[in-house]
This record gives sequence, structure tokens and C-alpha cells, in this order.
Amino acid sequence: MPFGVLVHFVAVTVEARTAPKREAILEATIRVLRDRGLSGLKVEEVAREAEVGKGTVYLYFQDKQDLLKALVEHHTFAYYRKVEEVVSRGGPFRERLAEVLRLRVDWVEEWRGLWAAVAREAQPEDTTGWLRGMHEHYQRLLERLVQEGKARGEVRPELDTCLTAASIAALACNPQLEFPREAYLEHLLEVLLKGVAL
Amino acid sequence: MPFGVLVHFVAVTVEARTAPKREAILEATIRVLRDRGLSGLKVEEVAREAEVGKGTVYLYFQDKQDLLKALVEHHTFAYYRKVEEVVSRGGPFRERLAEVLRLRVDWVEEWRGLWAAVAREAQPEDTTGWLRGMHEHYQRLLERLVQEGKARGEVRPELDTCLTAASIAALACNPQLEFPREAYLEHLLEVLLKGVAL
Amino acid sequence: MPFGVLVHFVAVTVEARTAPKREAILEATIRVLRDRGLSGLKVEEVAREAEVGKGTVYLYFQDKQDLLKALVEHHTFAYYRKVEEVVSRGGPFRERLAEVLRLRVDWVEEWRGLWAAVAREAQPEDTTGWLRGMHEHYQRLLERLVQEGKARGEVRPELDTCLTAASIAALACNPQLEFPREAYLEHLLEVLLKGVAL
Amino acid sequence: MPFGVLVHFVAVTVEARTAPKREAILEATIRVLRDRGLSGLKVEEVAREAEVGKGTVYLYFQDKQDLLKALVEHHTFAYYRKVEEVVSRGGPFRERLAEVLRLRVDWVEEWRGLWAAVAREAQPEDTTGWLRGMHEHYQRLLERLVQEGKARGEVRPELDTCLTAASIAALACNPQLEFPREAYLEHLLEVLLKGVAL
DNA sequence: GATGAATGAGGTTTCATTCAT
DNA sequence: CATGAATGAAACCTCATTCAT
Repeated sequence: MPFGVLVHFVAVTVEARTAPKREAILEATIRVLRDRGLSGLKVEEVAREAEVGKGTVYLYFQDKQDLLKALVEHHTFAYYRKVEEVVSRGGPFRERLAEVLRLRVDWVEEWRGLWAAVAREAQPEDTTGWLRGMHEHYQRLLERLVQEGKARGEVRPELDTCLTAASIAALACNPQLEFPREAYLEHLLEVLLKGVAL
Repeated sequence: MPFGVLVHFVAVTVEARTAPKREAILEATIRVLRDRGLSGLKVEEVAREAEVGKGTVYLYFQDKQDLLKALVEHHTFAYYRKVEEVVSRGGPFRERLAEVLRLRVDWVEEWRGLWAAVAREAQPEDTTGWLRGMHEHYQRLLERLVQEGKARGEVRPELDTCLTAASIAALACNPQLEFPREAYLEHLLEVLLKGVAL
Repeated sequence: MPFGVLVHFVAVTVEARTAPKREAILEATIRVLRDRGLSGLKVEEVAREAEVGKGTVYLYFQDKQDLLKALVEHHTFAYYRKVEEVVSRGGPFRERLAEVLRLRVDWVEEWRGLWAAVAREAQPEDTTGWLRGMHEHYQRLLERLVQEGKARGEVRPELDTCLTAASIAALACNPQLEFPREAYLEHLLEVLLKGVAL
Repeated sequence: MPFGVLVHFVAVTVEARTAPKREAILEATIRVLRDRGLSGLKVEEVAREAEVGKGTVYLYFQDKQDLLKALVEHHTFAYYRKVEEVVSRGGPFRERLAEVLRLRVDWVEEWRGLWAAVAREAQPEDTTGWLRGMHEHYQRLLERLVQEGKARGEVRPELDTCLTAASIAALACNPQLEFPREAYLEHLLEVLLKGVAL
């Protein structure tokens, strides 16, 4: 995690403790986003959902873009924090990977595929760079997981660590879930572990 | 492909031949979406990009939602058509899967992660049902691929065909590309084929 | 009837004979107006109703205002022509008045109260003057009717011919006030109280 | 006055007291309508005339139709209120009728013949029913006036109260035909011939 | 700090008018 | 003559933002 991001990360965490109303607004925002979509994400709607006045939103966020930026960072970091917890708790590679996939699917479900769109609205200039900055941390975590998987003799050693982490990250972004969640997760894991080839 | 979808599919194809201006507007739309994002996707901007008058857009589409709906269907079906072509041409499973992944990555790149968001704006009520309807066709194609892979002795026969197709579909949705494309694709393939486990 | 109006009147009549399509468009216009109201009175709608192309309307009328102006004059003069026929055919005052009222009610029904609004759209600058010009002819006809009623001993001779004609014109809908307010009001009252019959 | 109308009536009156800006917008609307006609009745123009922002209009009215509907009801009820005051104050029939006609003429003047057109724009579906609903109250008032005229020996007792009231309402402009056409015509004639006075 | 009435820039949409066929 | 695809000025309406309370 780059220094700048870390600082921000800590700042967000601290603010969350000292400014419950800011937190409430962020929670309301993701709720409105899920329920009403991007075009239904109006400041007034967020304020109503958070049960505060419209002007109050502007006491905690500079403007709507600032709110969206905070939203993306808030939820993305929260997600990464959970992944970090899973990766850091040690144990069999297989179990940790299963948990990582589970978190992934939950996250995709939470955003309903709107993550990238919101990110772009939040920071139109250099969206990619911004997201890459955050993603970096996630990628490192998965690399650590793969590394430890190799060390434990549970991952094929000839695989490139970096790309394997990326492949795991690339999995399960599809919001089209039409299978029982558990069976689906189990199968994703199976495929990731053993592949589809005979 | 369900009958309704097929009819629509044909209609779109035919229209594409007989209404070049409609086609031009759709192409302009995806271009504006890529370049300016969802909030930059203004009808005026689309018209300028398509080099037609603002009113002309409304000759070919009822309103902005209708345009977005057509956009999603147009590009999604075009994508599925290409996948179908690949799946249908026979040959080694491995090569066909590689091509499917390549198309997938191109498609993700084309939409820059905005697909779901656009779909939701296009049809807020029952977005899921609409997308699932289209996705059905894609899922069937991948199932056919897996089936044939098994028949050719290139896919583990104990895998559930349906879920395996879903897993392939779930791969590479992540718009965060930070690796050389070819290496990335090759690795995705490798992981899918052999898995990560030792 | 002033000279200018007469010329126009004749011109319209002639055109009606030599330009059936112009006539058809005018008929279509009043039909659309009745069915869809002023905001539904679109040139395209009129063209469709007249079963001609949209551009054809512009071959017979300079623009929409010109069409509306022709519409108002066409129907107003047609109405006056019928009144003239009734007044001129002689016979008992009572019968002729009955017919005049009947025509009046038909006319109000035909326009559904939109006459004044259409007139204003047709000639925003000096609507009043324009309408007064046309109304002049009608007023003269009613005055002739009253005069003959008096001559036949069927109308109270002490009534002012001019005001009595205006009162008749004002019945069953006439927004045109063209007399001294107080005298006008007083006379309306007088007529209602004692009637016009001897 | 039907219950629903009464409720609305009271609501409007109350609102007028508690929402001065709403009132100001309505007053501005009728002014713009008089000065610029129906096609000059733009929301922006109304806002400028009322000296408020364009968006403010939409705080008090759902859309332009809603504004027009409120306008029609506001002015129509205000007119009826004045008529009610006149009818209720007792005294000679002749004087009250004179005042009623005066109010009528003022009202026609105020609307410049645009009442029906505005009403149709305000509620295109079932304009007639809506207007008839409001008109009912007015008709009842005039019937009361005629009734009392008869009681005072100032109105010919053989006249039908209902039709006589309708005839008065039809004078100086009323597009509302709500009686059998022939009876209506005959009675108009009767009134005009012999008058209502004993 | 908190609020929400007020604003107007800016988006969507309509429709009178033109002009190449 | 007749047409209707194309246009863009101008209308309606939304909603992020401000500010007096």
C-alpha cells in the first residue's frame, strides 16, 4: 500500500470513529445506489435515506464527486481489510482461497456491477490510475496468499505468482449469478485449484 | 437461444443493414461512453459524434433509455455472435477456449466496466431479468464448448457442465488490466486448464 | 363587410374550388383541433389526417400561423355565410332567430371553445382588430334581422337595434366586447328581463 | 358543491394563505397568459413574471399541466366565490342578476377567451368532465337566484328553474352544454323573446 | 452545526421548417 | 408537384449546490 493511500486509509478509519454522521451518509449512499441505481443516486435521496438534511451532506463532503470518491474508497478498503484478515490468519491455502472467493462474490453482489461506473463518476480524470492505486494493495495480498500456498506445497510452483494472483482477482466479477451460491462458490474453487483440463 | 431473443437478434441484424444511420448512432454511443463515461453520455454528444442532428437520434430511438437498451443488446449480441462463431468452428478445446477468453477480455475492455451500469439505466425495472435473458444464450454456448471438450477427452468428465460454463463466464470480468495482455491471457488459460493446485 | 375582407372572402371561396387539397388540409386541421386540442395540433398530425405529406402543407400555407389564420377565416366566414342565408330568406323573426341560435350553438360545439385561442396563435399582434374586422359582417347581419323584426312588428321598437344585435351575438358564447361596458351590461340585463319580443 | 370539490376548494383557500409564493406564481401565470397568450405561456416567462427562479415553479407544481390545472381551478373558484357572495346577499332579483352579469363579463375579459383552451391543456383526458364538475356549483347558485326571483314575484313562475339558470350561464360566453340540445335551444329562444321578467 | 427553500445551469425532448429526391 | 428524413431552436424539467435561518 503506497504511503498516500495508507494515510487516506487511516484518515477514513479515524473519521469513521469520530464522525458517525459521515459514516451514516456513506452507508445510505451505497444503499441508495443498490436500490435505485446510478441515476437514482441523488443527493436528496441520500440525505433522506441517511435521515439528515440535504445541506448536511455538504458539511461532510465537498460535493457529490467527493462523496462518491469517499464511497468507493470506503467500501473498497473495507473489502480489502476483510481479505487481509483472511489472508493473514494462516492455515490451509484452500480454505483461505475459498474465503477470498466468498468475499469477492459478496462484494460483487453489493455493488451490483456499478463499482466501475461509480468510480468513473467519482474521478473522471485518471480513473484508472486511482483504481490501480487501490488495487495494488489487493494484488499484493493475493500474491502473498499464492506465495504461502507455494510454500505450503499447495500451489504449483511453476506458476508465476504475480499473474496467478491477477487471475484469482479476475475471477467472479460476473454479476450474472444464476446458480445456488454455495455450489457456485465450490465449483469456482474447484476449477481454480485443479483446472478444467483432463 | 430463445425464440424471442432470436427474433430480436435477426431484427437488429436486418435493421443494421437497412438503417445505416441507426448503426452509426449506436457506434457513436459506445464511443462516447468509452471516452466520456456515463455522465458524459449526453444525447447531444452522441449526435455530434455520429455527425447527425440532435433530433435525428430521436427518429431512430424513442428516448435515451431506448437508445441505451439498443446499445446493450446490439453489443451484447454482437459479442455472443463472435463467441458462437468460435465455439462452432470446432477444433481443439484449448484453442477455442483461448479465443473465447480473448473475446471476453476485448469485450471487458470495450465497455470499461460500464456494461452493468448502462444496462440498469436502460431498463431500471427488472434489469436482472432482461440481462439473464440475454445471458442465457451465452451460457448455452459455453456449455456446448465444455460438452465438446469432454467428448474430445480434453475436459475432466467429472465436472458439472453447467457450472463449469458459468465459471468460464465468470472469469476475466475485472477491468483492472495491469499486465501484458498476451501473458495475461495465456495465464488465464493455463489456470483454467490445469488449476493452481499442485 | 369592408372591402379588404370581401376580397379575401372571395379569394378563399375561389381557392376552395380550385384547390381541393388546400380545402382538405383545412378540414383536417379543424378535425385535429377538435380531437387533440391545441397542443395536439401539430403540422405532422394535420398532414396525416389530410392524407398528404408534411411538406405539402407548406405548399399551400406559408407556415403554421398562416394555416391557423386561414382556418379561422375559413370557418368563421362559412359560419357567417350560413347566418346570411338564414337572415336573407325572410319569414317570421322568431323562426329566423331560432335558426341563428342553432347555428351559433353548432359553431361553438365545432370549436369546443378553442376559437379565441386559435385566433390568438394565428395572429398574436392585434388579434382583437382582426377578429373585430370579421365580426363586423356578422353584426350587420344581426342588425338586419332585428330591423326586419321591428318592421314585422315582432320586436319591441324601443330597443336599440345595434345593441340588440350585439346581445344576440353575445348569447351562447361570445368573448368579443366591442361596446361601452356599462351600456352593454345594462342592455344584456334588459334583454334578459323583458325579452326582445313585443 | 360536491364534497370533493369543497375539500379542494378549502385546500386551495388555505394554501393561498400559507403559501404566498404559490399564490404569486398563479397570479403571474394569469398575467402572462393575458399578455402573451397560450404559446407565450412558458414556465420561464411565468417565473420571471413572478420574480422567482424557474425551478421554484416546480417546487409548488408538479409540472406545467399541474400549474395550468391549479390556475383554472384557482380562478374559476374565485369567480364562483364572488358570484356566491352576490347571490347570497339577498335583495331585488334584478340587481343581483345585474351583478352576476357584470362578474361574468369581467371574468370573460380576464381570460380573453382562453379559458377553455387552457382547461384542455391542463387536463386533456376528460376535460369536459372536469369542467362540468366545477360548473355544477355555479349552476346551483344561479338556480338559487332564479328560485328566489320567483319567490319575490320577479321571475315568471312558468319558467323552468334549471334551464333558466343554464340560459343565464350561457349568456356572454359559456361553452358548457349539458342539457338536451333541442330543449336548450328552445329555451334560449324563449328567454330571448319574452325575457325572464314577470 | 443543521436545515431545506430557492436557484439556474444544463440535460432531455419536441416539432416547425427545410430541401434533396 | 409531392414527399418525409433531417435539423436545431426552443421548450420542459431535474438536481447539484448555496445560504438565510
